[in-house]
Amino acid sequence: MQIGELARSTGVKIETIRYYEREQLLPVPQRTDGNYRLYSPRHVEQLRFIRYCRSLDMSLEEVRLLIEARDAPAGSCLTVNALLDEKIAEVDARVNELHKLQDQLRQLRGLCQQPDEVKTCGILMELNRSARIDKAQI
Amino acid sequence: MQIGELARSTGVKIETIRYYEREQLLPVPQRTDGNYRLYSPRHVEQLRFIRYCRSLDMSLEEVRLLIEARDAPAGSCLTVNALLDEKIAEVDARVNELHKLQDQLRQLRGLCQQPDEVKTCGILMELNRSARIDKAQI
DNA sequence: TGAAAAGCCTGAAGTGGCTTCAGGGTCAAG
DNA sequence: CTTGACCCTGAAGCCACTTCAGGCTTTTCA
Repeated sequence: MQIGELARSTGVKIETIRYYEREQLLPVPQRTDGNYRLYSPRHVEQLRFIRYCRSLDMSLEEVRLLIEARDAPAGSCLTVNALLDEKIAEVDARVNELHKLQDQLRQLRGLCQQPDEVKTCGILMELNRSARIDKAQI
Repeated sequence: MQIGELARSTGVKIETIRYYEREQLLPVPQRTDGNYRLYSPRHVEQLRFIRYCRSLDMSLEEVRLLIEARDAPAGSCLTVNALLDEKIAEVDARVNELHKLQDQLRQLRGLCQQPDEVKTCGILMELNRSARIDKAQI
């Protein structure tokens, strides 16, 4: 299987696949006589594994750890547990932040319902006011 | 006011201030004979404005737009409204994504309550399974 | 047979929003 | 006169890719 087919069958861009190889997340593939990469079903699985982890918001470094743990013949999965717990905490924190942000943005948007002139626009007035009293620091 | 004092009084790192100047978000300051930057209260305000916008998750490009709109003598604030509406939609979408992610992560985490061996670890088994059936694509 | 088109290759640079680093110059206090 | 705090510049590093420039290989079709 050439790189184009791998890309089509996984929905991952060709350049990204080559990038993962450079980053040692995908094993080095065989080559044809014309120097084209040749992939096996094992590569397909590994690539899907990487993309699934990425869809769970893991960094490539974390994916590397998971691959290592997965390939360890009889290691403990403490690492995996810790990684997931950390990730869950991160996501929870980010959601809380974004909820606050939603409130702030909606409140701000409420200050200018009809397109007015800049000099009387409630949004810009509030942006300036907030900046002056340094709301962001609280 | 020198750059150190500006940094202290706004909580923005010196390097970041210089970066904003390079990016033309802060007006070029005066210089002393010894080539030190000299800031005015106007710079303090502008810097706080930038940071407040950044705390609302705006990109520097968006901040640039807001500064332009703010400084336009009598422009309409349609741009500002559109920008905020877009931002609100973005944040809403991101929150929804993260909620789904929370579910997935918690479910995954539930698969391995006590530190077991990798070869029987429910988490790794599920990561592999999900990758195989390509859950991420749905 | 020959040329175009599709597919692949490499290495380098660009993205955003900074941070870090190397190697200096300036200025006030002791 | 030297120490230390403060400042300067330009370049490189971070992450996870993406884009670009320039060229090779293979297939297709006239």
